[in-house]
Amino acid sequence: MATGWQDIHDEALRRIQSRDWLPGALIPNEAALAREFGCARATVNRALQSLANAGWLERRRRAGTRVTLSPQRRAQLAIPLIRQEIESKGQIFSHIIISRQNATMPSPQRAALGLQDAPNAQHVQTLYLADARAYAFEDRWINLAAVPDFVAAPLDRISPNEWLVQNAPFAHGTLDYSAAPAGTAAPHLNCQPDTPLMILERRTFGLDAPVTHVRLSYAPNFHLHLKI
Amino acid sequence: MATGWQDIHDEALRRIQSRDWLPGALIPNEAALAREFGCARATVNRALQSLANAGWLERRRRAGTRVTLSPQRRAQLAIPLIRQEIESKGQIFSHIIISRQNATMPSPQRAALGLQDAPNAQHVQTLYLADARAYAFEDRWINLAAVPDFVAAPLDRISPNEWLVQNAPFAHGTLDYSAAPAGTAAPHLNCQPDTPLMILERRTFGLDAPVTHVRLSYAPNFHLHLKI
DNA sequence: GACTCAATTATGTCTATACATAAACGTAAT
DNA sequence: ATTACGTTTATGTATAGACATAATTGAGTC
Repeated sequence: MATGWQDIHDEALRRIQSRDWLPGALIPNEAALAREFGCARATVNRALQSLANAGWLERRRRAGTRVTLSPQRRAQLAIPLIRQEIESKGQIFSHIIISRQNATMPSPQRAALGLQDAPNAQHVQTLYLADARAYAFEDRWINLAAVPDFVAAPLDRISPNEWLVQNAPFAHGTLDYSAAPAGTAAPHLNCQPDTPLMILERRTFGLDAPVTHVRLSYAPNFHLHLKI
Repeated sequence: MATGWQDIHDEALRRIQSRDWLPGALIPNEAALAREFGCARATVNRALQSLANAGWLERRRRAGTRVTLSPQRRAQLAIPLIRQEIESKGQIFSHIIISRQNATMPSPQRAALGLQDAPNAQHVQTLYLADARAYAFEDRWINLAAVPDFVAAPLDRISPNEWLVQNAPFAHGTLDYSAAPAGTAAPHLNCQPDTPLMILERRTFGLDAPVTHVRLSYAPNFHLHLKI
């Protein structure tokens, strides 16, 4: 009998998906499964933890393990590093800096980053290209108090996005996808101001301080694709 | 010394985020870390596996463990069970069936589900409401060959989405978010036909056969919010 | 019936040990 | 050089045993 934890994982998943184990129902405990599969309890534990982690099972001490009632499946969304997004499609990535200047950060961005005062900031507008065709337009504010070196970043050679990924350690952030008219991004993306575009707003925070606020307007027909 | 695997996980993550361990660099091997933390290798293994799983580390046999070069962070997106989406905001969920009829599935949906022939299908249009305000408009095709019982589903009491979640075991599917004009969904969502909306297209497959194709048009100002 | 508290139990985790396996390394043969 | 092959090494995984911890159960009490 093949009794790697993966095999137990797969068999348990099969029982869940085939409704052998019904949603909400208790499944046999670890000791029983270990007996059934002829392996140690730790091996069963590993398999079930993995399934719980993926959202198929809910486990509580003493109460046992049950199949998740509404299997609110989770999709993993890889955070778009635009270069990879483009190159993974076999296209050539490039970028153009539209504008770059120091300025005080405007209120909306300050609020989004939770900044009380108006720190020195740099405002960069970038156009990302896939095979020389407009892919996305980026409007970015960088908090220079968090990454002072950014003023010296050679943005002609490396995109703001990549420079920050490589040089600014970061802990967490938020993403916000929405739909909106192209507006001022229209001329850069070769569309009409009222063309619906997918918008990504991203806030990034370092270990201590807010780092950057980005509004990314994707070219028309962009799709955010996920598998579950 | 507190040496649960979580503690080791946290300390390792701290070293990554603080650039104590630089991107791309090798980190000490499990035996060395076990010595440092005064615990068994298995405990270190658990911590590092967890970090690798989350995308912070890359591990290869014999080659050791290194910090991911471009920490392509992953966000976990909970698949929208609309009821939960609405109720989690403290609003009251309800739905209205706009239309429901048997028909042969049209080509675009057939193609999306990879169906060769045109099986019997049911077409359901549903409006989802949050506190009696339009939240999303759903246009759904169900492959009756996969879930024949659907014809008897009491959709006045339970939404198509929920009925399928509860009654159709499913294995996998795809999600596609995009931006598009409201079009024919406009009157249901109280907006203009050219208002930009967030569109979710979902394909769901059972263990054997394709189950359903859904096009969901969210009301204006919908945001898909993720944390990383 | 309502409440308290101890016994029970399923999962959570750690340990020491062992062996499996992939991949890098070094050496020897071509 | 290049190739082939055995050695070394770091991770992957299994095991038995032990104790920790949360939570339900149930017995005893008011």
